[in-house]
Amino acid sequence: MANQPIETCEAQVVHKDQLSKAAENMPDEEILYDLAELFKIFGDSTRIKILYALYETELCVCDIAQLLNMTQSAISHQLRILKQSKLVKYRRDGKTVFYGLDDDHVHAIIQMGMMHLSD
Amino acid sequence: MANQPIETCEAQVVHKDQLSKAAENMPDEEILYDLAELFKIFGDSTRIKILYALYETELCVCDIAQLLNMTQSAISHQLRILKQSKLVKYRRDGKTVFYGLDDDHVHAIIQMGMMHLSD
DNA sequence: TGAAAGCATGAACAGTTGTTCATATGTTTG
DNA sequence: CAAACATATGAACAACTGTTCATGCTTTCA
Repeated sequence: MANQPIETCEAQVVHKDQLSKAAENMPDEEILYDLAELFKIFGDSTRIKILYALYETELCVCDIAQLLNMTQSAISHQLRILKQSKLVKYRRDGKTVFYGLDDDHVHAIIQMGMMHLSD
Repeated sequence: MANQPIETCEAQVVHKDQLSKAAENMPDEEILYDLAELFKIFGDSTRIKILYALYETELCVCDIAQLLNMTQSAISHQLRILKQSKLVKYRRDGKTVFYGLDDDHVHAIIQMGMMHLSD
């Protein structure tokens, strides 16, 4: 995963002050990785649709499958990913499992994305 | 790209009121697709790092390459993607090209992601 | 004008990802 | 307990993605 490229514009002109300013502001490698992983979750149509479906109400797996016109298996796989990322929570009621959004950040993040689109 | 799966929990119990509520709230297919595409951009470590590097200051391609310890080519490829998504703007000054964030939404979106991580 | 610096880009390759198919797990009901 | 329903999961396959390598483009300067 981590590799150090050899060729890295060594002899080229660098803008030192701006570079150090940027370097100071950079969070840890690990945090940036986690941040990318988080956005990767939002970066799939199916998962975005699922999150939007759960925007205002709980739904069971089969409901979502019907709404999105997809197989139960595909939805279940994606719900697992959403669950692992703490974007979705679930509640069992007999045979069926109801899913819902886990916190308000999900709303906020999607909202921000929408704002950017409508420029 | 679009395929209609045959098996879609037809005979199963549906929660009609919640389903219709969710259906009403769903934006158009196309918008959801674009939204996913946007988040996909943020869903890569390299691009997140680039965006963060440009968080407070302009930088040229080579500066970024040095800062992230990556090749100029790799950075340039990613900058093209960021450019196409209107997340980054550029300005030519002689031989060098300076890149910077395109709008404030970028800040906001990253901020939201960070908030979610620190739960 | 020719060389060098800075950047962009096309092809190719490895690694990753989402869906499907088959099957397993868990729950209720007769 | 057996059957049916709802969901979860593992393997496999196709499609996509990010980096590398080689090369092209643009600008400056001697």
